[in-house]
Amino acid sequence: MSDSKIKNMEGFSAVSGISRPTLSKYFNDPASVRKSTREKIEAALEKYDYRPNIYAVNQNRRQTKNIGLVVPNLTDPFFAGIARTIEGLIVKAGFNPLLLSSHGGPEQELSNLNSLRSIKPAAVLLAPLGRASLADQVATFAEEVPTVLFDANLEGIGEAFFGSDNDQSINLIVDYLCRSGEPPVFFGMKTPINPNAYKRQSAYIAAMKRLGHEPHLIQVDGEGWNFEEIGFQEGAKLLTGPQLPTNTILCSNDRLAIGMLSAAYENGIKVGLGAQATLRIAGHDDHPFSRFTCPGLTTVSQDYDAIAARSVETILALIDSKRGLKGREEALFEGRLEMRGSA
Amino acid sequence: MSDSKIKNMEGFSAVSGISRPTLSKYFNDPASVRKSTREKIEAALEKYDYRPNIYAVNQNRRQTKNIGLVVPNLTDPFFAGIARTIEGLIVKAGFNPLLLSSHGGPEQELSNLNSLRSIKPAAVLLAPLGRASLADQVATFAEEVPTVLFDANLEGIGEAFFGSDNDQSINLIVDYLCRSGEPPVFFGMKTPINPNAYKRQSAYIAAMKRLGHEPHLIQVDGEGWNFEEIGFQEGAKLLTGPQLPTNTILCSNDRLAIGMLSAAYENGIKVGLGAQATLRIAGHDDHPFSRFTCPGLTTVSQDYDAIAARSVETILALIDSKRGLKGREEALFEGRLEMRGSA
DNA sequence: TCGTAAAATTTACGCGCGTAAATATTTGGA
DNA sequence: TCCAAATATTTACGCGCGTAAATTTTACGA
Repeated sequence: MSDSKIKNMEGFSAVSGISRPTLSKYFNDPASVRKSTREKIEAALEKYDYRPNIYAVNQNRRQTKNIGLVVPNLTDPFFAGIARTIEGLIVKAGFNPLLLSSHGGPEQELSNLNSLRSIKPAAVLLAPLGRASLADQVATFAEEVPTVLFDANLEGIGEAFFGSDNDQSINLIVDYLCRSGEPPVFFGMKTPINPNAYKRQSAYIAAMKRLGHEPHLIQVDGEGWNFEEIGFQEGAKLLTGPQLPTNTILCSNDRLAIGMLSAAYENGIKVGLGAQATLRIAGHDDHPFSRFTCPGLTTVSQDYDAIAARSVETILALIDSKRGLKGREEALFEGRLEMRGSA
Repeated sequence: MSDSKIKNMEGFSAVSGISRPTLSKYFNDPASVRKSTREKIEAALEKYDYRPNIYAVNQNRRQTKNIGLVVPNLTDPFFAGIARTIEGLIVKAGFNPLLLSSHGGPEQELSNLNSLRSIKPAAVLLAPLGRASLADQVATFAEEVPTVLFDANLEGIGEAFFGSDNDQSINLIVDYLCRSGEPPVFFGMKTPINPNAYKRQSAYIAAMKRLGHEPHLIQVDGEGWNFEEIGFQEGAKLLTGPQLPTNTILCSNDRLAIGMLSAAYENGIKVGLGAQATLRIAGHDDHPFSRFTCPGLTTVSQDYDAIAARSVETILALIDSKRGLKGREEALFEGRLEMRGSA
């Protein structure tokens, strides 16, 4: 590679023998130039290291190639995982993902959206905080920038929503728990941030009734995203308190369940399916760590490959079509039962 | 807020009654204009919603306000946590953090650096993959862009390195383990990605010798970042294989330990300090989940607040001074023992 | 009140690239 | 071989802002 520094497209035009407008076309879409010129350009790119100045590019393009990706909390491996999957899909589509985490705070969520606004993204994929989200302002944003929601829905906001079918997944695990032992109580937070938690609670009640059992809700206090801690603290209270109507607890999500498993262990309560076990605990989400809890956590996995794929697909269609979809799209994907040792 | 859309600084100059060059000064540094004009500008900003086009700004500025932040794997909550801390510090300093994850792959690491290059960052904070990093190319990058390494060192690359004092922290936990029970064997990977793993191994050997014990290394196969899985698989082999010389295992990091705890549980081996326990397991790093394992994982926490603070401090100094530091800076921070139930 | 330093305004240019229009060249099939 | 369609080149302008130089206005102390 020659080391003569090329500072702009004009310079690269000189050394490559291709006119600047043609180069501009090439960089916008390599397929838009004739094969022979494309090869000439690529040969020159091998020889001279040049890349268009992205600031100049984006200043002039009607539409940037940026796609914003906002998740509620990157510290949660669940979101880290889905973010990674989505990033990969965005890159594969020739766009540039910009990953931001709201760190559990609605102000940060808005600040993320505002940062994105000044980056003029072609579109945004948003997994909102949920109940805590400042819905009005998120809605305003979504009217200006094509936005697709995933994981958690904000009613009517954005062009589409893709998430999990909580009815199906909760049915699945309630069925399993009832079939294999005592019907479960449902352990969740009193005022959960995540709208999925509400849906799961309702789904639990419906599933129990369908099976002819009395639903039993345990709703604990606690704010924030420290779910393991909440599961631990409140789980300890629960397990050392008055006798439950059953030996089976279905937690609203895996992180609560992980905390509760820890509480059970601390209190000498054996969890699992064996003869000596006196408690069964199940979760929801198939958190990356659920395979390694003691015992392994029985849970239901979300089909987040499908959620990711569909979200990106839709956002790309949205970008292509320039104008919004006809009506707000919504799709829920089914979960799969992950049977492990805890229930 | 009036809704007359202002599309550029000239328009905002018109409605605010402040000349464009003065506005430009203000946006670069609000303190650089007289208080009275600053107030006029800010009053106008309240009224008319205008923000400079960041692409135009960055095209013309000698130096952008971007600071790149590259971590090896965001799926690991440890890195997600430190990334979050560093992001906060960067924002507080008036810069714009760009977070990228290498997803455990050296190609991705380079591709991240290349993405950053075209963003013309003022500086980059890099937690390299370690052994897997393509050192030559990372070095080339670091010569072009002011770079500070943290967490894992690449000898001689970048302007500075900040990490943990593995000698101190391993000493701390080996001391503790020997003091409170049988001396530990060291469980790690044969060819670890992370250079810290090598340092910890050496530190373990030195600590054991210092205390007059025979070091005993267990080095297992395994590639990639699936540490829990490796800890689980290899832990199972270890625990069901020939008798160990001791009942105490010190793992190279918490994620291995978490996997091993799971393997112990599966095999009916009781871990902990109690009378019925036959195995002690300790880790290193104080992973966010280590509090919730069963039993809680005894480990040593890294002072990553200090590492983050010092890294950002240095990168800001580097940006200020324009030219590099006098000599490569290095500092190691001490760990703290976290005693829990597992050892 | 005046004088001077500090700050704001006016004017003007350049950054690197997108893009449009007119023109020239190449391509591939009849 | 020729011709129309496809593609490339030439020329030129604009994007929104940084920044420099010359000039005018403002602030503030003696």
